[in-house]
Amino acid sequence: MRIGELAERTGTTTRTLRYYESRGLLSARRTGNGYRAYGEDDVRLLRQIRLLQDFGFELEETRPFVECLRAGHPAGDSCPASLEVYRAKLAELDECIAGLQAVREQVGAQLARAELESAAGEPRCELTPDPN
Amino acid sequence: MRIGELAERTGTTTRTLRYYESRGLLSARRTGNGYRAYGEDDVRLLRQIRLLQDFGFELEETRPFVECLRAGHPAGDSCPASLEVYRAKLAELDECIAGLQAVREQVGAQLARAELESAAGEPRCELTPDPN
DNA sequence: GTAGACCTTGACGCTGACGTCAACGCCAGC
DNA sequence: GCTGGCGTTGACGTCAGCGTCAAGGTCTAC
Repeated sequence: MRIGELAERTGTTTRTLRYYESRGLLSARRTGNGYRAYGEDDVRLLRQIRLLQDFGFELEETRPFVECLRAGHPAGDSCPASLEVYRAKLAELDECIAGLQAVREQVGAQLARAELESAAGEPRCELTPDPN
Repeated sequence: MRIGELAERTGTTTRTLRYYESRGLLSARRTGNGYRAYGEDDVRLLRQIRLLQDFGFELEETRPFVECLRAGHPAGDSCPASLEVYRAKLAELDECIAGLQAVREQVGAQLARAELESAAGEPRCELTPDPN
């Protein structure tokens, strides 16, 4: 199949496919007129890439999965290198989540404090009953 | 004080300060020779910006805090607009954390499955005792 | 034979928050 | 007067993952 069909079947764009090729993640035979030609393997390969991309993996991180598939393994994560990427990503996610939760607490504390100060400060600027 | 001293006192760089000025977050008087001149107010203003930046706020999101301080309020979050930014950021953080946790679970599941398949598949490629 | 849908390469644009460099002016100390 | 350290503006570079054009070639259907 040609690049347009592959793009459509994998829910991406021709630009993206050419970009992947420029990054060495995808390769294509060429027909007589210079058009790129793809097969079903490429569909599987792209579905693997897109799945990982949806998880937030960087393109470079998908490379072991791609190479694993190209080596003829049944799944992109049949190789130890892919499992390592999984584990590294889990650690990264945990770190990221923990960082965000810490920030969330700090921002929440700032908001609570500011709301308190606002509630205490505003009445002085308005016509509120004098405690006397 | 001049730009170098302000940068040093706020733990940033002159480039950053000029960038903030280009974004309208910072303003400076000019001395006779064209040098920027800053006061203590600018130090406070920058500390406010840097605090929010450390929390992961975008520069634009610090603008209400900056304007609040410039309006003469004691704190950058003394104004309702700033509190709104806090609340929006909390919602954004919650959404982001939830998304990351969902991804974490999916990646974890992929890893578990791949490890199982790997444990089941590998022995077939090696010299394992035949069940017969 | 020509319109239109596909394909090719190459190159610039985008986002954010600056880093880095160029080419120059100002000012203090020796 | 000259070296060194500050300051100035302007412009391009960085990171990722493409989007979007430009200028053309190819193939199909009418």
